[in-house]
Amino acid sequence: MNTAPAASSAPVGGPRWLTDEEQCVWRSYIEAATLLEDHLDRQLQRDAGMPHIYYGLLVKLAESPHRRLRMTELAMSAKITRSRLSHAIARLEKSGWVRREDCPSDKRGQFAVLTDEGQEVLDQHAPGHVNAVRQAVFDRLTPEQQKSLGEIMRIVAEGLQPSGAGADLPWLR
Amino acid sequence: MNTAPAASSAPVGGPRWLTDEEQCVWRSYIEAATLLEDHLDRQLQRDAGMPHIYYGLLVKLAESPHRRLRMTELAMSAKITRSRLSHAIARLEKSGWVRREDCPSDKRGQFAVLTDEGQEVLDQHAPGHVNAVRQAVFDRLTPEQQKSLGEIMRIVAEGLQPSGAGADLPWLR
DNA sequence: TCGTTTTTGTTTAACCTTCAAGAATGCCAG
DNA sequence: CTGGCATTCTTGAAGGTTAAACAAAAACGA
Repeated sequence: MNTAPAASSAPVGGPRWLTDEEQCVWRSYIEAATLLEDHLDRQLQRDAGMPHIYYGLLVKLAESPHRRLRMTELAMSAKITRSRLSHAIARLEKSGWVRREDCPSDKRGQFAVLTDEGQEVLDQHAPGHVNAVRQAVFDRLTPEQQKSLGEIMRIVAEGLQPSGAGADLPWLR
Repeated sequence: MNTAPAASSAPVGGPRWLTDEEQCVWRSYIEAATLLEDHLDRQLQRDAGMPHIYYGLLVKLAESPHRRLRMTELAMSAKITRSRLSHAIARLEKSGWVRREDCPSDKRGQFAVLTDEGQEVLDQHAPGHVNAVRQAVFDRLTPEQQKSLGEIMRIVAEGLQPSGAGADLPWLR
């Protein structure tokens, strides 16, 4: 069962534990991230009938040239695996909000295309969603904190990008 | 404070869209949070054979008086629903890392208790996990940014606590 | 006390995510 | 052109999560 062929052992010399302050920061992060994700998922599931990440996919499509994006591009843009995207698009297709189209120049390729119904759902629920985000985040932070949050999260995200540092982890297959 | 049972329709007067700066911050947040969760889930799944949140449950138990906590307390502490916890503990019990015990004073109650095997798994994989967190977050941020992140996330978390503002959403049943 | 309401925890089914595997096409070196 | 490798996307199964419904015990109120 388990596992772990010694995988990620700490660098010899003993693990550098988190200090009390760091632990406190980390706990706050985990709690807020958990609560926030839950909150937004629930809001969108209730109002729009889909989880937050699916909504994000529709948004990305809506912002794209012909409301369409290749599967791989969409997956990378949304930071999820191709497999996950494949299942997600299948579901969104069943709901009528997205349709697939073959790519003419590459017979392996597929476009995910936002349908008119999809655009409608988006238009209809965008205000509620923006509102939820405002209430939970922006309305509670000073402009400096907002800016700071942006910088911090950008740094963290960059560090985890497949192309990022000597990373080898999220190949996002 | 709020509250809006009227689901989340925008306050009359038109929705207050996010400014470009706000959108940018929000996108960074979503990307980093997605990547980070994925990264930690993968690391722990690979090394310790469980997802990040399950690991967090073991940690909470390990920090508790007799390595035990009532289900509801554990759920609140981990910010998840009782249902989710129920499933999670069932799985952890099957793995032998947690066992359930009846509460003597309340016949409805159950304790989740960390077993010796659970403690071992924790001891064994804590260094690798701390390391992953350091690499992804703390090693990349200045002390000021760390402090700032703590404050910001604490504010966000507070706003979403069941007991928080006039909230009515996450009853975390 | 008796009946109602709350709290606690579980369960079922539907849905979502992950992992590993695989089919199809494209690409490239020889 | 051909054989091998890479890329693109899908699939199926296993496991995790959610929502709603439920049973049992406790707490409450008249």
